[in-house]
Amino acid sequence: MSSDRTRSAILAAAEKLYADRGFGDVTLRDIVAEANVNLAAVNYHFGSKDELIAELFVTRSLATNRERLNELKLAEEKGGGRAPIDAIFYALVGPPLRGCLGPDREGSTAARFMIRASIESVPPIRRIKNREVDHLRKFIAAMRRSLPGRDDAELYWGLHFALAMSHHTIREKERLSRLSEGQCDLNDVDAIVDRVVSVSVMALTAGQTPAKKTSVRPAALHGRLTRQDL
Amino acid sequence: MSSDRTRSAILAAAEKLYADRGFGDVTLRDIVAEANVNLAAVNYHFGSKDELIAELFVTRSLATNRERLNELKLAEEKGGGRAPIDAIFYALVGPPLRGCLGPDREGSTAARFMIRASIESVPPIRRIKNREVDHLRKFIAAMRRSLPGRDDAELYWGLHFALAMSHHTIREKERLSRLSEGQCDLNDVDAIVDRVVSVSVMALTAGQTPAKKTSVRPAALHGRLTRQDL
DNA sequence: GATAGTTTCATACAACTGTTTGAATTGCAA
DNA sequence: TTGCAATTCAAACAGTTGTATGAAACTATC
Repeated sequence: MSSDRTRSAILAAAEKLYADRGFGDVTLRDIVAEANVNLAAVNYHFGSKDELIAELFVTRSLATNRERLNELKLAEEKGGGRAPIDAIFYALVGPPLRGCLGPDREGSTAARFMIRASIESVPPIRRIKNREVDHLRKFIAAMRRSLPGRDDAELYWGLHFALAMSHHTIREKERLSRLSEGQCDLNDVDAIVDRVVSVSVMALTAGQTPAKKTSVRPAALHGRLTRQDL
Repeated sequence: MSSDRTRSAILAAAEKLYADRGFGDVTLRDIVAEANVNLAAVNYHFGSKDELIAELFVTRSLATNRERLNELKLAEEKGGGRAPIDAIFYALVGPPLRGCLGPDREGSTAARFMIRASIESVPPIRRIKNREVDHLRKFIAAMRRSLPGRDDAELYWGLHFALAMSHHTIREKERLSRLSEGQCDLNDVDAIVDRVVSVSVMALTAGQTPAKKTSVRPAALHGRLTRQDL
């Protein structure tokens, strides 16, 4: 109890350095130097480097998931057990997007750390992400309630694409900003969330009845290339 | 000239090991053991480990980009200089998706290597990816020709989301398969490409006239949460 | 204020890393 | 065959890494 100070100094220093320089080239010695503690303190307090990283990620990750479930719960209560589908997507992509994007977040260590974690995907973090499935199932369940009768596979694809767009926007915000030469405003987080949600909602209708594929792939496409054309 | 054999043995061994175990825990010694060559051969033929990885990635990456541009060119010729928007997206996402997904590709070292490269994003690979911007600009230009008058930012967002969905599907195919308990068929590559393309096309209309935001965020959402609610 | 338990510290450890070296070998041209 | 360059090889290098150790310093309890 006495020396929570060392523990949290390590956590803060590690998060800052990982956020700034990535997991690849930050050593325990860098961390303890930044934290002004002894090298052995990391193993004493956390057991190993990987466990330190895991604790760092779990903390932030749990916070995001809590926000998500809170929003989801409120939306379902408001809808009498059935949240509108866009509210479900807002709950899913809003917290991570707001957590990682936006001008005020630019200086946030936590935000930059989570972006790093999203980009680099080091083993201890990957292990944690793999347990995220249970969390996502709650959203699938909510989607099922919201759109009863909808094919389950469609719901999974919808969730998948929603995560694709939010994660990819977080991961590649720099590149998109550079590619678009500033024409995509990555500081207007609300607009981004709106955009991701509305596309996600539309995506849910994309694969409707696979047999109807031709309706979403218009005649203009009849000449779609196959491999042997190349 | 005489010993291209050593060079290509190294390339093949490296690609296989990286594909199997990731960049994180494959050392030069692992590679030369697999290739049955001397340790110094890597530095002799490639200069450094990073240059070896770069050559590996550049080769596969160039092939994909060539396929993309071929398809794009053919589509534009067929349309008399203006390819239909969905054909542009097919050219963009088809090659990487076909290259990395599908049952036949399961055993393909190249496919698994590219998936790894997409997941782990090691420095030499990141450096190459950053130069991909020029390549993407060609697709933006094609989109501009296809949809004249459309706001440029919309085109960038459309391209961004298309890449988001294709990359994320490649990266997380395992997770999606597990989450959906097999209900999402990740072996039917054509269906996946169709799905990504159709959502991408729809996405292009999502942010139309930002002022119209309320039309894609219906009344049911007026109670959307803000941070202080949590 | 002695004691037991916790925390800090300097230091060493052991292993692994990519890279370099210089000699040996090979292959080819004259 | 001789000579020269390209290639291979074993070995060592120089540096870094996460972790372990055992003594020292501290803290709180009795």
